[in-house]
Amino acid sequence: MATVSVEHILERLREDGGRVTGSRRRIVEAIVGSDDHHLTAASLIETLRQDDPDAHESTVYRTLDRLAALDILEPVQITPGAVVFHLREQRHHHLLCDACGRVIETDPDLLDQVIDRVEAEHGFTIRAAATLHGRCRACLLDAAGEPPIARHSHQP
Amino acid sequence: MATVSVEHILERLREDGGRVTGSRRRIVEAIVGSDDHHLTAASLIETLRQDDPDAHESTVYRTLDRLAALDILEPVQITPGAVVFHLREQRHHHLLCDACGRVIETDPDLLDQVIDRVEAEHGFTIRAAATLHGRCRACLLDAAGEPPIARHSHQP
DNA sequence: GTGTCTGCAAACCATTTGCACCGCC
DNA sequence: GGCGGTGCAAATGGTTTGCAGACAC
Repeated sequence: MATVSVEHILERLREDGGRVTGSRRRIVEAIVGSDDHHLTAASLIETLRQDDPDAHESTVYRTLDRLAALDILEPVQITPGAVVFHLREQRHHHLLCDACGRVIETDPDLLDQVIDRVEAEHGFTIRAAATLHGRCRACLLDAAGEPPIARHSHQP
Repeated sequence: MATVSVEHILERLREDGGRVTGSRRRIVEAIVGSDDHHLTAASLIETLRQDDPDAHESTVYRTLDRLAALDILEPVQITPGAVVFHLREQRHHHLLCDACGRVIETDPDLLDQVIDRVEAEHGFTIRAAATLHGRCRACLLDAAGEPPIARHSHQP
């Protein structure tokens, strides 16, 4: 899974004039080591605090910003109130069910034709994962009986 | 432009057991009458206050939620810190430049093939407009000289 | 009349910032 | 040793909520 190593990322940081501190190493390790592709700042902070109760939110946010600026991470606003970060290498798109909040990952190539078309028609380069909103099968079936669609109900 | 009329929307509200109040009428009128397809709660409140200085934020949020629940409006999280609402009838997709914040509207049919594929492969029904993140031409050209990509710089 | 809305103010929550100290390079 | 990073606490900003009074139906 880890096509990028912790050391590789830290090296990129250093090349950019950044320092490799203990906190940053721990943060990068937590990101690379996580089996969850959808890391939020909050979940990352929680993970870090298991090892190091002093892990600090502002440090995490600043490091995430830095890694995003280096194009190592990609911040994606999936749901309101929680920016999610990916490693850029783990590219895929998201199907977000607006009824239940479930996120389904898709093939990275899902949008290839769209990417080409948008480049040709608008000179726009799609670089980040997309989030496509809609309804998952389960919620569509549910909705058959209950007209008003529940919001933020059964999480996966 | 207005494929939905104010009265039609208010009627839907009433059918749903809602009351048609002065505030709600003013809010719906502002939405339908706006030539901007990308209404934020904040911009809407500002517009409303030109006529009615007492227009209240919580009322606007509650009404927007109500209209979204009725599938009249579609909330889209475009940039962090600003949910944008569309009338569902004005369907199109968004190309959002993460460097300058510009939003480009695309053909509604841009994702038709993707929609079919996702339906077939994942049983997922895309219902809402998509926002595709990347870089507009101008920012790509800019970036040629300046490696670190500016964040939230020149708004359109 | 009664169940919904509104206005208000206070709460919320993710994120950001200013500042003094600390530590990597 | 100097610049960049950290910890902390306080501010920010969009959005939500509890409650009492107002109003549509």
